[in-house]
Amino acid sequence: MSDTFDPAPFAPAAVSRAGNRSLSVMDQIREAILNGSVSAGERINEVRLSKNLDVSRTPVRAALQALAGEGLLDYSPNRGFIVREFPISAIVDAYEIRAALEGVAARFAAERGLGSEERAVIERSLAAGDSLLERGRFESGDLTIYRDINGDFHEALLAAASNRMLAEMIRICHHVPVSSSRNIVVFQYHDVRRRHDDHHRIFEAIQAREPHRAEMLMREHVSVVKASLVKSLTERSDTTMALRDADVG
Amino acid sequence: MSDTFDPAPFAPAAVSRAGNRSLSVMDQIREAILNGSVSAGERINEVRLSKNLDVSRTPVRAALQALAGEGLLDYSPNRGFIVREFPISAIVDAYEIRAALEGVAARFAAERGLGSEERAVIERSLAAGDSLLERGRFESGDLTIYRDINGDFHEALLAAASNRMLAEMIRICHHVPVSSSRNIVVFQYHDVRRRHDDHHRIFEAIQAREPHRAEMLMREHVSVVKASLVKSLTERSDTTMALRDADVG
DNA sequence: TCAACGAGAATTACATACACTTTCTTCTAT
DNA sequence: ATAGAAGAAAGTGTATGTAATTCTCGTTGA
Repeated sequence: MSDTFDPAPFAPAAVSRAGNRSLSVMDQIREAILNGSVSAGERINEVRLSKNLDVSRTPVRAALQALAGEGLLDYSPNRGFIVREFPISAIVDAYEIRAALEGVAARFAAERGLGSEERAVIERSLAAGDSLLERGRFESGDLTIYRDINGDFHEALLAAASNRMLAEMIRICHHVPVSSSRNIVVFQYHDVRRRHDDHHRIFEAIQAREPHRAEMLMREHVSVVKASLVKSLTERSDTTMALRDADVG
Repeated sequence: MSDTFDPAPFAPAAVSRAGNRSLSVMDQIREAILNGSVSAGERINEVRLSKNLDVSRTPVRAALQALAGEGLLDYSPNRGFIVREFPISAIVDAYEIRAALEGVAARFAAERGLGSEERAVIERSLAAGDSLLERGRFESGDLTIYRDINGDFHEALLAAASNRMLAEMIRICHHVPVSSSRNIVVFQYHDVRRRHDDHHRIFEAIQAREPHRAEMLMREHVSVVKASLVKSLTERSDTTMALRDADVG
């Protein structure tokens, strides 16, 4: 599909992020890319896009440049922007990279120690996970709940690492588009149980100020997602519960 | 200093990179930041900057946005761009991150194997280093020569990893501004000797298809630079030969 | 004394017109 | 027919004017 994606289940400026059209436009374009409304490798036409979004070319160009900075678009002088392609191999690699980076984050956290706020968030996420997993199986919707719990844990830990570059790089890894909806990792109850157990151990390692152990545990923790993805890519067995890989890693 | 840096040892459009003023402007601003012509934390005034560079605000804004994407500037809506600050701790951390990333690159290279072109470059760099180090000491200028040899080795290896995201992240690590000229690492003959020896071992590990070993070796190889930086920050002993850390890591 | 307010200045955000480059089309010569 | 060139069409790059927002600083009132 071309960049004629429908810009309006909402009024043009209704969603606008904090008084800045460029940012709003940026979100819309990103969304369109991640949705697959505009397909990979496709060249983006500024005038058409600006007409669809009902703004001038100026904020559109700004948004495109920002998205290129995020790595979602490629830019060629005098030729404009094209949607970057992410082959399966790149998606798989991203997990390795993320594993290494989150490992470093865990190490930093163990070296620097947790702030009271971060520790509180982590302990809450651990407790929430415990109670969710307590009854030994998943109801519908539980996986979505755990996704948030998981997110809290990883975010708090990343905050504890207190390094912006690291945070940004990990964010980039998270934002790799999953090209096809088939690239999902199947997580069942016992998988999540194991992953939550990992969280406990990582937390313990950080509390005990064991940087190396924390790093290794986290690295393994994330690497497993990659392994699962590779497995599901080769097997392609459709089990009941599925979740986007990035969301539960 | 404000953003009134002198834009012209050259004529305004003389250096322009490939028919695109934005890119040329971008280079100039980046240079000014890395030079320290504009100091960290400083807010950038678009109109003044565009007057100094003798272009309109449009390409200036484009350049600023792109530089924000590179991580050199911070952007706040309706407030513009400010030069991002890189405290010492961030610079030190960048080496840890880079160590982890280059470690992954080495592993990928070992897993995927070297292309004939990459292998040739690496072997050439190893041979060149051997002959340079042969006479057991450094003449003036030798360190500069080795800097290039070192660069070739790391670049070829990164190419062998064949992953763009990884390459970009490592590039970002390299581009962290060294805030002060005092943040340099002292490398003497025997340090370089050891580092070159590392290169040989890493190459062997890759050739032998030993991913894990290649990763560990590379990681240690880069980590040492961080350790040296930390050491030189505490000691501050000025030895004869000095080189920018990033250049010989 | 100091916080809150507000008018004017400064600065960024956006729209639009025009210039330049690329790309597509078509015509010509071989 | 086909390669190549010329011209038209489309698309990106830049300049500039205007709107909207933030900043500055003096004033007011408690």
